[in-house]
Amino acid sequence: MTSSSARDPFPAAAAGTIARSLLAWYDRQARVLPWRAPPGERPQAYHVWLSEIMLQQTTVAAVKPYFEAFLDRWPTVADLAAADQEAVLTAWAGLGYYARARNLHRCAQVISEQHAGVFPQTVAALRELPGIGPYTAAAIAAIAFDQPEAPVDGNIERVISRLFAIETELPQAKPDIQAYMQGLVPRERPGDFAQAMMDLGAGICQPARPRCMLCPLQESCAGRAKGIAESLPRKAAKKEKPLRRGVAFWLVRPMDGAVLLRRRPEKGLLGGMTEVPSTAWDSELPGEREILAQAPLACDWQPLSGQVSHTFTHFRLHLQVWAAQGNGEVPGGRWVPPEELDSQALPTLMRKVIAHALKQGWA
DNA sequence: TATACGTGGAA
DNA sequence: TTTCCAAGTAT
Repeated sequence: MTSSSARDPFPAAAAGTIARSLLAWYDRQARVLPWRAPPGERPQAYHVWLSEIMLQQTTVAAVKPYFEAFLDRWPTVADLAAADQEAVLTAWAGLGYYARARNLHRCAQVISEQHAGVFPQTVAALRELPGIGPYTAAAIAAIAFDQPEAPVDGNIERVISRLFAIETELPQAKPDIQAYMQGLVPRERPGDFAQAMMDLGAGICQPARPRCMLCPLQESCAGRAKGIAESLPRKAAKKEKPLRRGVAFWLVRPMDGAVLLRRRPEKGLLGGMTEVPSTAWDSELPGEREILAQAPLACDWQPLSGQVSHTFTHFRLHLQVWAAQGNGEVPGGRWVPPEELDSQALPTLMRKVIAHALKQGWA
């Protein structure tokens, strides 16, 4: 069980020491990120919100170019609200977790239509908005509005687990971690404190080989004192990913080289994104007769060599690609000229399929 | 509480 | 190659 029984009173003086040490370290770092204001200043809520949505389960390096592109194209939340969903999904393509993009767009519309274009400032009101959960609501309230809220992301889970030597497994430990974090939030600069905790987790208190010798909190860290810091936080082992298989249909129109694409259903995997038509993805590849029955048009289909491999969060996928030339009306299908492929809402998997077909001469 | 939901980089 | 996992949310 836990070494420190989980909600025991935490001395305010120790909390103050930790916050001061961390903020002093944060000020020395002067880490520059496109969505971050100088220490002590408040960034625009729109920038904070947009960055926090993009950063959910996504690395800073991956987010940067997307954040810049979104701000260039939609400088205000009103601009984003007025955009077509298709344009937002296209701009988001490649970032993953596409429900974020759909919720982002809906959230912009709610803010424009129901909040006069102004972000609400309380956690409770933020929490009502699509795509904003407990972490993001607290992060926006703290960072954009300097409220004494305690966002807890994966970084902060790790820092707090180690700082207080919490040995309870995640996610059971979440309430304790939240309580400890809240107990550390200073009255002054709560937004910088939250960002400093995340920076500490990302740069010093890393998952593997934490750089404790560089840590501004090393003297306060119970995990380090007990020699168990690197093993925290404890987590249950992950389940293995099953393999699914399917066939994608690469159909080229002879007259102009256009390719048949379609839109995926609004909800679920890759919801609302554009795709190359395919069979269902199942544990076993369908037989040839079944494959031909699921093809969008009756043509002279031929299987291409090799396959496209892709790994999603909860399964792996092997996709064969079958190609043909043909033309015709396909319900739900759209013929897209090759030069317009780049400007489609194509997720990474589908870009792999396209590259696989083009590589074998199917341009 | 458990599961669905992407992607790419690091070890 | 495989595993881990990164500023989580919705259901």
